[in-house]
Amino acid sequence: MSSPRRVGSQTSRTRDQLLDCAEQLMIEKGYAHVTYRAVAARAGVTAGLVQYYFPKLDDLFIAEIRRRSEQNLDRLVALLDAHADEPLRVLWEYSRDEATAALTTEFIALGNHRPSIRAEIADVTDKVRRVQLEALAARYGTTGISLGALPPAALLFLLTGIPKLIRLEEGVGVSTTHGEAVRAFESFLDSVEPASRPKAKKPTKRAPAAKRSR
Amino acid sequence: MSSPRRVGSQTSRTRDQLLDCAEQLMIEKGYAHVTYRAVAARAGVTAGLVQYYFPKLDDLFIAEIRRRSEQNLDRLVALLDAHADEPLRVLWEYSRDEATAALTTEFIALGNHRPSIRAEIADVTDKVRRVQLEALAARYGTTGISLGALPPAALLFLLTGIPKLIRLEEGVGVSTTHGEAVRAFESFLDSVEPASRPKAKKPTKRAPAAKRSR
DNA sequence: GTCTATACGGCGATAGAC
DNA sequence: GTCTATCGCCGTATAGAC
Repeated sequence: MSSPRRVGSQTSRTRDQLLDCAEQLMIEKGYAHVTYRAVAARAGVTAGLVQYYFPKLDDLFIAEIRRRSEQNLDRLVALLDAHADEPLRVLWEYSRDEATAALTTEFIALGNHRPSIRAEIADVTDKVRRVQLEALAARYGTTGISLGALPPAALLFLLTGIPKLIRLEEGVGVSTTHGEAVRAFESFLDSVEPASRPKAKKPTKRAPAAKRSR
Repeated sequence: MSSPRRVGSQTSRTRDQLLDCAEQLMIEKGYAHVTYRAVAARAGVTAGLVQYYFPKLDDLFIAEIRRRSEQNLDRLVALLDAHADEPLRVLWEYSRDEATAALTTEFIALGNHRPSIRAEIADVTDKVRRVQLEALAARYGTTGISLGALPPAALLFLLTGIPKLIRLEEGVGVSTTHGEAVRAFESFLDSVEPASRPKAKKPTKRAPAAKRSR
């Protein structure tokens, strides 16, 4: 047996710092600018070392996705727990939170033609959706109850999808009709879950808004 | 004055063929695989010639976007004209047509951090949306009439956005809740615009479904 | 106006030295 | 555990042939 390629340990502090740098680069300049050399330069190490921890560039991206999505899932579960009486509002606000939206878009684009990354995204997307559906079912049951005759799955799709769409369009510089769409949906929310608390509270300090390379 | 770089004419037949090859490559393997050398190989010419017509790679992508979106806009206008009594159904079916969806996703990802391409996408997106809004206003007026109390802009956003979302998720291999969402929305459509003709007719033969590089 | 040949530096990836 | 050398691709630029 020829020994396979050597790889740095997953618990290395260096490894975690490299992931931080990669994430920053990705937010600021897009995944195309996340290169071994660029990450290394930002972290103050050699490119070879980055490759030691992430033999393929995809390994880096996958590690990034996994780390991020675990944080996000934890946060979502905590929010749904804390406001179990108004899951719709929680999901809506959670989806509108822009902190991780820029990264998500980046990852989707990245996964579009890269099987290993696509699989990772599909995995976390499904996991999140299951949690969301459970929260809806716990509060409103599994049938299409009030909710404008919408079955829970369809409602969930709107609730989390519309903010995603808006971000996507904002990303290319389009904003037509966004305001109307948001207002319409929020007034529907108001009718189903009369606002007790206006916003899902922020769990922690987030990174400043991503600067785009315009 | 040093003469600027020379560029091939916009009416060249060769140029059009190069665009065809680039589009095929993009659908089959993603924009990352659209390279001067790859396009040239498919077209049976040298890489230098591709560069002669498209000095920067972005020039190629922009030309591709422009050509495609003009075709699509023409098609949309024709459909709306032919079925002026049921614009909702036309927009829904048009948005669900997958022929150009793979390309659209690709372009959005591409434009995410490339200003010139982003500008091009924003331009055509706005243009299309204006046409769509006009069609809605012509049939239903500009106020939020019936339509589930949704203002036209919000309705339009759902109508064209949901199919886009579904494609996006399909692209990464997620399909949970898609069926329910489509069914729910179509039954709403049925209630507003009782189906006379079930589908927006196809304008012409389309390319076979894109093979994904799984 | 069309097209070819050639060169440059940056990239992902690999094998292997320290 | 860390880093270097090397390979074959890439975008881009330029000079010049038909």
